[in-house]
Amino acid sequence: MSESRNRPIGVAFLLAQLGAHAAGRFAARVAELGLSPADVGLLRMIAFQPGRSQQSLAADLGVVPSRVTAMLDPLDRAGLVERRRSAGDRRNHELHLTAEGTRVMEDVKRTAMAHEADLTSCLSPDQRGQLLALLELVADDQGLTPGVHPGYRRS
Amino acid sequence: MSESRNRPIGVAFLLAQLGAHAAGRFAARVAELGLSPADVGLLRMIAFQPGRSQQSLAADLGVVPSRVTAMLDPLDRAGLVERRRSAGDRRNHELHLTAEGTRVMEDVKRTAMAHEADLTSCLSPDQRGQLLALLELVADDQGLTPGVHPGYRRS
DNA sequence: TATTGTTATACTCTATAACTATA
DNA sequence: TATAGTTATAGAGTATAACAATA
Repeated sequence: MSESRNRPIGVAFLLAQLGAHAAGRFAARVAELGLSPADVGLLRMIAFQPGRSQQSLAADLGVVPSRVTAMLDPLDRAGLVERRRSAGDRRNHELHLTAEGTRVMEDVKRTAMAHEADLTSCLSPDQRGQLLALLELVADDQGLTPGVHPGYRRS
Repeated sequence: MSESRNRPIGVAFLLAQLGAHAAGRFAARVAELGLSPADVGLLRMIAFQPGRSQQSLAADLGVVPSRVTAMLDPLDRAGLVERRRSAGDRRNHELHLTAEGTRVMEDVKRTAMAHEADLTSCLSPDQRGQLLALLELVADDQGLTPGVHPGYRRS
């Protein structure tokens, strides 16, 4: 409680704390759509590059291919993604969103906007712009890929 | 890669991304001291309030008492914390840092300062102050307790 | 023989519940 | 009977390795 008097809180700690908070809130919101944050990440990657293979997904996510199989199974069963055998190389699955999957991603987009609005509601438009710029500065300096959430994997 | 062209990146996502990055980097740093971030959190709480019980720790952390036992065991074996039977109520363990534990916490403090410096090295002192102020504004508005990292538990 | 995706297995993390020793 | 801490057990999550189909 009075811990803050003793120890100066730095940018690094605040980022970790607020980041976990933001991620937790987002998880709670998309849970109402029946999705986990990992599900959302997977759906976004498929929406952005339809037809990609599970191997390429595994490589980009930094996880093992068997993990992608396990993550994809429920989304497939729920009718949000479709695995199509590639005509050219029948070992491949070409991944696509279904119509339902596309609709769900619209819900996710609305959810993300509400999340953003809630998190920054205490800031003036000016302050929000400043914060965004400073965060982008640090993210860029730290070599983070835009739009790719690292989870907690390899640094 | 060119994802950023399509989808505007917001404050919420950047916070989650940078927060995970900062947490991961910190984890890598303290791993060199043989500690996990959870270990550090536990040591900090004991350092701040010596003599506290495992129950109070469990309550503050939002975890179950048996979890505290499991987290404490390696720190005890490593000689960083000491469990002293309370004289007043012999069911209790009063938790204290050992001399070695106190020394390790000095290392942790140096590590945290290096971490902070690295993460904000691209900012001018002015920018760093602005970022700190804006993050504190949001953290306060979101009801976050100073100095307490929520992990990914209950929102 | 190499590669895509799947299945089987093992390991880690965490929670629930049963247990002990005190009170 | 209730409480502090421990131990035992079970469930998620994730990685490694063996496997089947295709190239």
